[in-house]
Amino acid sequence: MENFKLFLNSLTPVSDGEFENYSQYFKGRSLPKNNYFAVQGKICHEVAFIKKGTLRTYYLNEKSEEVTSCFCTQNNLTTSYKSFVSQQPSELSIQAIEDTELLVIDYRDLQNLYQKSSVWQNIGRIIAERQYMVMEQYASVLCNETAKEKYLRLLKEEPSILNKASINDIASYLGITRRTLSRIRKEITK
Amino acid sequence: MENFKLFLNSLTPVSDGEFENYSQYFKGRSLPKNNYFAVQGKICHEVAFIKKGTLRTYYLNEKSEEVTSCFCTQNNLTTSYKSFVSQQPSELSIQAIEDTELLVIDYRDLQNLYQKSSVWQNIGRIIAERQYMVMEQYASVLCNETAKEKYLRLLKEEPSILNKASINDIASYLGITRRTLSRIRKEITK
DNA sequence: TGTATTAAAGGACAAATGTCCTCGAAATTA
DNA sequence: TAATTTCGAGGACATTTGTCCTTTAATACA
Repeated sequence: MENFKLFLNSLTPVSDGEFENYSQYFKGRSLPKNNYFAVQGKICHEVAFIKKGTLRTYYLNEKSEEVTSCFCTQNNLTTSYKSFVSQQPSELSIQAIEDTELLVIDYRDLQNLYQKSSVWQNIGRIIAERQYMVMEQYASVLCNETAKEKYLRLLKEEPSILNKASINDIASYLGITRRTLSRIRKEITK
Repeated sequence: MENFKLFLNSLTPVSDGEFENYSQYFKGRSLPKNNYFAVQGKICHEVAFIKKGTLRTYYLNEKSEEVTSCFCTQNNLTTSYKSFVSQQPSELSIQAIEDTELLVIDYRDLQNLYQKSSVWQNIGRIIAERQYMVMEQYASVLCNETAKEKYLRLLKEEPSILNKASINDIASYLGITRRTLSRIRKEITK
């Protein structure tokens, strides 16, 4: 729980008392490699804090190819955000790409938390704001950088992903084809 | 004010009383064409509801070219979100591309509102959630659609932009060059 | 262990997009 | 009004990226 507390405190001050009172809403869960946290077509009822492990978020495009939109790692949150917030069927699937340990809260409990505690209400808003900023950054990168620049950025900013995810998934995450990624990797190693 | 009330109610129910109590925090402002609502390098202290008009959000890339990241239109909000939320200097500039009428609230007043009213706290979270979903959609489009598909989408979903913005701005908004946009436009008219 | 399946690299060619440039029309300004 | 500037269209060519395919190695499995 300690890392979760640190995570929350990095968003807004949370007193020990406030944390003790409400952290019980979050339940531990193990998610072995290749298991799913969320499935396309089903409503995503939960948000998870990742104690350990890595998850991949993807959807199927019109050609039924998996497009990876996100890798979520230790000490971060994951959920099919849109589905969770709107309680509509998810367009995304979220799958563990290594053995993963989560702290999970469901929608109803979270709404309860929001009701009971303005600190949590505040946390909810700040998280939404952060999610937005991350996505804005992602969009800007996709829009303005070349394939090579995007790969170099990944290499620099999220190197741990490179050992854990397949070439296929990394390519679709960068919005390029496997062939292009292969070319870039060759060019870089020389 | 009527449209603003409708806008808020589309997010979450806001009683007439709640609206009367707090809508005074929002001040009217005219922004003639080409004037700025936010300027790169300066902290953006305000959020605006657009009663009338259109604004363009852009930043300068490493080649000092203007990259348009957003067009905001009537009955929507605009702000340099990241700057506003974090109260740090803005990477974005926001400029009116036609004569515009705004309802504006500043950062301190909004924090006040959040303190005073859980309805507004709720609105703040929901807006952040919405912003996120819009940005996610934008990122997905940039990542997966070809230049032509993106242009056709703009034509369908935001046709009013086409009369108001320059070819240059539209191209950078779509993440393509002027040349490519010119080719697409030619191909479509035939 | 041997067979089948999957994953990654890369060749050959095609398509999409970018770069640099010129031209003419429209808008601006002196 | 004439000169200047800005804007959009589009030619010529280069570069990037994608598509399709083959090969090889790694992995799964029966």
